[in-house]
Amino acid sequence: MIQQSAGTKDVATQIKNPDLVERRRQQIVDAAAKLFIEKGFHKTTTRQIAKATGFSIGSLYEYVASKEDILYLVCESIHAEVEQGVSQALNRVTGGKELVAEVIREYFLVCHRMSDFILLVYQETQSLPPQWKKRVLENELRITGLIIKVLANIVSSGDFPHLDERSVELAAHNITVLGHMWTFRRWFLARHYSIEDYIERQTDFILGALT
Amino acid sequence: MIQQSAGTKDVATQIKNPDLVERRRQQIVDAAAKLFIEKGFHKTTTRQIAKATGFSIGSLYEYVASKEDILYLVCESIHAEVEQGVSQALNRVTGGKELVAEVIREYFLVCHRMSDFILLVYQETQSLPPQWKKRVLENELRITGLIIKVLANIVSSGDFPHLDERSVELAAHNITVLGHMWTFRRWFLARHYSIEDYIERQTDFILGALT
DNA sequence: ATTATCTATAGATCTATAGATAATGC
DNA sequence: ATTATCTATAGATCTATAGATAATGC
Repeated sequence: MIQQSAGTKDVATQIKNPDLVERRRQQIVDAAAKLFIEKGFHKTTTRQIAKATGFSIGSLYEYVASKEDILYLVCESIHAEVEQGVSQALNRVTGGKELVAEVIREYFLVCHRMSDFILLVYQETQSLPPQWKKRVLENELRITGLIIKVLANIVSSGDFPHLDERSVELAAHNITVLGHMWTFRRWFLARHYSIEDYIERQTDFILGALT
Repeated sequence: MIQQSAGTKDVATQIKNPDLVERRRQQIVDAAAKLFIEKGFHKTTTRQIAKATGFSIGSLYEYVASKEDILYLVCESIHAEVEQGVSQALNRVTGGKELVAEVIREYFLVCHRMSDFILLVYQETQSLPPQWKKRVLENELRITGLIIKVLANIVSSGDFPHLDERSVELAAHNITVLGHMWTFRRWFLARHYSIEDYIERQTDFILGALT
């Protein structure tokens, strides 16, 4: 269900067959993501990950060099799926006056669908070694970049002519974060708003800000 | 520098003298917060906390029953200080047409000053036992509540008459989170914006949304 | 004979406590 | 004699690897 991505090539393995590495890591990532969401990274043991994957602990360590590697693979795959979801959603956007509203809607629906996974990235990025952490933050930036691009297109086609480059950038960050807000304040928001309410009200808020 | 708060009475101790408990916990919290910010909760050991406090490991456990208790005390004290900062800031707000802008400004400056601490709460709340986690989320809600109250006052005094209760509530959550955004996207934002830029641009954004 | 997988465990922690010692107040 | 603090360590993990076994392909 979750995708592999380019940066995963840099994670060390003892196994020669690249296809096998990809398949096995997929299994590891799926099992580990579930456990990390349930119990957190530090309270999940490598043995539990091995068991949930259907592996011995020894085999697990043929495919990664450390527990942190597994967390990195999980974060990469989550971002790959979010990015893919956002890309597809942005392609689906039809145009016209309500273009920004459609962008917000599609992106927020991705956040809603990936809620637990996005929250996991927020909580555990800090547990990564610096080199992996940097990669994960770059992914985060690339996703916001997609929204920047779409907003910039809309601006250059004549809507919101008063918005300079910096305002577009910050608006995209705000949209990104208000989508994430649905994941990390869900313990409150979901008691008072359906995702549809939330999208509607936040769309009003953001469109108001841009006009 | 960081304050104790009401809920800390529920953390178990072997020590009879309540003043001593408060003083010692203050020391523990200050030392632990620093370590947690540097290395994270799980990578900090109770021995390191004891040492940084100037305690033996045995004495540390006279004042708390578990490592999680220490994290809870740290979160409580951070929220107490944020709440105090926000309250004071909101009292300082003078009124007039630019009232909302002043509220945003004062709150964002608190976020800026407490940046590392607020980020810590975001990252480690999940590591708390359910009972403590619930408390911390209640604190979070109480702080947003302060902003709700101030916005509601402004609305009832005639500005922004079109805003219903729900919109005020969500706007307050958005302001809260956009303040936090400065802490958890700081790795990007601080490279491109000063805190003053950030406040100015986000104020425009939010005021636009409310008008 | 090369590659993948498993079993068994070394080695390194880390939390929390029991029991001993020092300090304080009547 | 009561309260606070310290030393020493029990007991419980947990990550990662070495060496043995099974599976695969020439």
